[in-house]
Amino acid sequence: MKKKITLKLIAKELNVSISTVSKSLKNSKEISEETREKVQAFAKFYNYKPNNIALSLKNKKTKTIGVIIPEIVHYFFSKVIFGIEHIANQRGYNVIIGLSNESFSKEVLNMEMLANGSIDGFILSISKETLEKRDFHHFNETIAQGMPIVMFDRVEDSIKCDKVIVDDLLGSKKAVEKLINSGCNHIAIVTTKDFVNVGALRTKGYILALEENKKALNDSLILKVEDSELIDDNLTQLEQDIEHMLISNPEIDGVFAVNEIYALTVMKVARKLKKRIPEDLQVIGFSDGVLSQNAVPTLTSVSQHAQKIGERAAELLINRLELEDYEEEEMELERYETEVIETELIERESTK
Amino acid sequence: MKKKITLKLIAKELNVSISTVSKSLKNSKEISEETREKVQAFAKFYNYKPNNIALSLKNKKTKTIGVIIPEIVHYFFSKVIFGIEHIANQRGYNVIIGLSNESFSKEVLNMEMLANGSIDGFILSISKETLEKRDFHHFNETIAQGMPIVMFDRVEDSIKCDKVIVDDLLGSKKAVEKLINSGCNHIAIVTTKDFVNVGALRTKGYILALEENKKALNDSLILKVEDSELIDDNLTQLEQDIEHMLISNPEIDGVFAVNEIYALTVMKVARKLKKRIPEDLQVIGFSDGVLSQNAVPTLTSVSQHAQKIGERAAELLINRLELEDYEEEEMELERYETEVIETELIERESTK
DNA sequence: GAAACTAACGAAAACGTTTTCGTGTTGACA
DNA sequence: TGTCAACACGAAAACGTTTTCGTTAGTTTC
Repeated sequence: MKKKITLKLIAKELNVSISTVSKSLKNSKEISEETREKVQAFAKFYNYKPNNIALSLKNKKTKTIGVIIPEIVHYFFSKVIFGIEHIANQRGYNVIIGLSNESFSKEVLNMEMLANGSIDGFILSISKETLEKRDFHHFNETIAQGMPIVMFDRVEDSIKCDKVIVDDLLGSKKAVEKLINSGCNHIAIVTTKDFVNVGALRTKGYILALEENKKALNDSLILKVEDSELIDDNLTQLEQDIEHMLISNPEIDGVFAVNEIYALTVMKVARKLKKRIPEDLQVIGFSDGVLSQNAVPTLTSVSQHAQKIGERAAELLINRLELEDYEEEEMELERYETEVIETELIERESTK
Repeated sequence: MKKKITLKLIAKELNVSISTVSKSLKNSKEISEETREKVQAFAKFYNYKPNNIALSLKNKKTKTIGVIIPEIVHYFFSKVIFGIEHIANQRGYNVIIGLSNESFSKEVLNMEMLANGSIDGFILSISKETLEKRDFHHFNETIAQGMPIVMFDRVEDSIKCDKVIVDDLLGSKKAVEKLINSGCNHIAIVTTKDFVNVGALRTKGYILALEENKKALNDSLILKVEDSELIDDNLTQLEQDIEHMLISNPEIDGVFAVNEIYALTVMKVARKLKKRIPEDLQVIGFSDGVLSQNAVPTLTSVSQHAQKIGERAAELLINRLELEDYEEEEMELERYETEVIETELIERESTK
C-alpha cells in the first residue's frame, strides 16, 4: 500500500519547505521557475492530489450538498436526485444522500449527522410524519446555524428558505379540465389524506376545475386513501375502495388519480368491472413515470418534470452558497425564492 | 446567524484550556467532577457537536462510503442504494453518491473526486462503457492507494476486491426451466450484447437449461439487442426486432427476457399479434421491479433481491474498514470474498 | 558605499479536534 | 522538613492545507 502523498512528503523529498511546495503547485510567481518546475514534475509523477478534508477544514467549505428524501426507490425522487447530481457535479459539488423513510426521527438524525461540518447546505423534501406532526424545529435550527436549505415538492411555507415546487393545483386542474373537454360528466378523484399538502392541493385543483366548469361536486366521488394501504404491496384495500366507488357510482366516466399507483389500480379495477378504457372510463394520473409509460393502456398523466426540479433546487442552493462568499451575511433581510415548475399533461391512451 | 460553537470557544468562555474541555466532554476522570459537569452543562446548553471535518482529518477516517452507480433512475440500482444506506446508517456511516451515467470518463472523474480523502471506501457497479473498453486502471489505482472497493452486480473478476453478485446463470436457468415445465417447447430469449457480462451470463443460463433438457437450440430465437435501442424511450426498434422474431418463428411459445422493459415489450408486441398471455405465449423477465408487479398481465420474473445486495455490499465494506484498524496492513495476503445472492423466481400471471 | 529594492524562499498561524506529556499544587508519610 | 504520589489541569503536536509575514541574499540607485 503506497502511502498517500502529501505536501510535507514532497517538501522533505525535495529539500524545500512546505510553503514552497504549495506555492509552486499553485504556480505562484513568488517561486523561481526552476523550483516550480521541479516541484510540479515531482507532484505529477507521484500523482499528488490535495486532500479534500484538509481543504474543507481550512476553507470551511466542503463542496458537498446534503440531500434528504423520504424514499429513494421511487421514480420521482430518484429523478430529482438525478437532476441535483447533474448540476452539482457540473459545478464541482458532491452529493450526499440521507433517507428519512418518511420518519420524523430519521429525518432529524440524518440532518444532525450531516449538519456538523460535512456539508455546505441541504436540499430536502419533508417526510410525511414530519408534515403530520408539524414539528419543524430541526429545519429552523439548521438555518439559524447559517446552513441554507432548499426544499422541494413537500415544503413548509413558514420556513425561511428557497423552495422549488410543482404547480399541483394548476396541474390537477388542467388534468380534470382535459377530462371534461373529452366528454366526461362524472369525474371522480382518488387522492391522499389532507396532511400531505401536495395531495390536498391536487384535490383543490380537482374541485376548482369542476366548479369553474359548472359541474356538480359529489363527495362520494372523492376517495381519500389511507397511506398505509400502500404498504407491503398490499393493494387489496385500495382496490376494494376503488371498486366500491365505481360500483356505487356507475355513472363515473372519468377518474383523476393523484399518483401512478392509484391510477393503475383504477385501471385494474375498471378492467375487472369490464369497463373499457378510454371508451367507458378515462383515467389520468399524476407523476409521469415509468409506470405511466408502460401501463396498458398507456396512462395519460401530469408530468412534474422531476429532473428539472432537482436541477433548479441545486442551482438555487449553490447560487446561495457562492453568494455568501461575498456578502458575508450583511444583508440579514435576505429574500427567499419560491420557484414553481410547470407541469405538463402527457396525453396517452387512457384518455380520448 | 449564530457562530458555530467550538472547543476553543467553550474554553475561552469557561476560562479553561481546550484540552480540559475536550477531556471533560469525553468524561475523562483526569478532570475533576466539578469541571466536567460545568463544561458538559455548557456544551449541552449551546448544543455543541464536534466538527466532523476536523475529526476526519485527525482520525484519517471519514465514516463515509462512496457509491458509484451507472444510473439512479432505475429500480434495481435505487433499491441497492436503499440497502446500502440502511446498513451504513445503522453502523454510523454516511453515503455519498456518484453517477457515472454509463460513461467511462464520468466514472473515473467521480472516483477521483471522492478518492482524495472524502470517503473511506467505494461500493460500485461498473459502467457499460468501462466494461466495453476493459480499462480498469482507476479501480486498481484506488485499491493500490489503500482504499477498499466492493463491486456489485457488474463486476470484473481480475480486480482484487470483495464482490457481491447475483447468480445470473442459475437464475436464468431456473426461469427457462420453469417455462419448459409449464409446457413451452420453443423458447426464445431477448438479451443484450455480450460485453455486459450479466447479459452474457443470463444468455448462458438460457442455453444451459435448453441443453440439459434436450431442447433444440435455435439461433434465430436468440435476440441480442443493441443498447442504444432503449435510449430516449424510443422503443420502436426494439419492438420491430421482437415482432420480426415472433412472426418469423410462430412456433415460439415462451420468451425469457433479461430485463423488465424487454419483457414488457414482448408482451406488448404479443398483444398486437393477438397472442394471448399466458395461453399462447408465456413470458418471464429478469429484475423484479415495479413494472413486473404492475404490468398487465403481471409479469413472472426473476428477483435479484437488490436490497440485500446493497446490504451485503455495505457490510463487506464496513467490515473491511473496521478490520483495518487492527491489522494495520500486515497481512498483505488478504483474501477477498465473492458473495453470491440467490435469485428467486416470482411467479405471476404471465406464466401458467 | 550606504540605502533601497527585489527575488526566492521559509516560519508560523489557522481551521477544530484528540492525545501525550509535562507541570504545579496538594496532602500524606517517614 | 523533605520526598513522593495523586490530582487537576495546560501546552503542544499532529492531521494537510493555504496564506501572511518575515528573512535572507543579491542587485540597483545616487
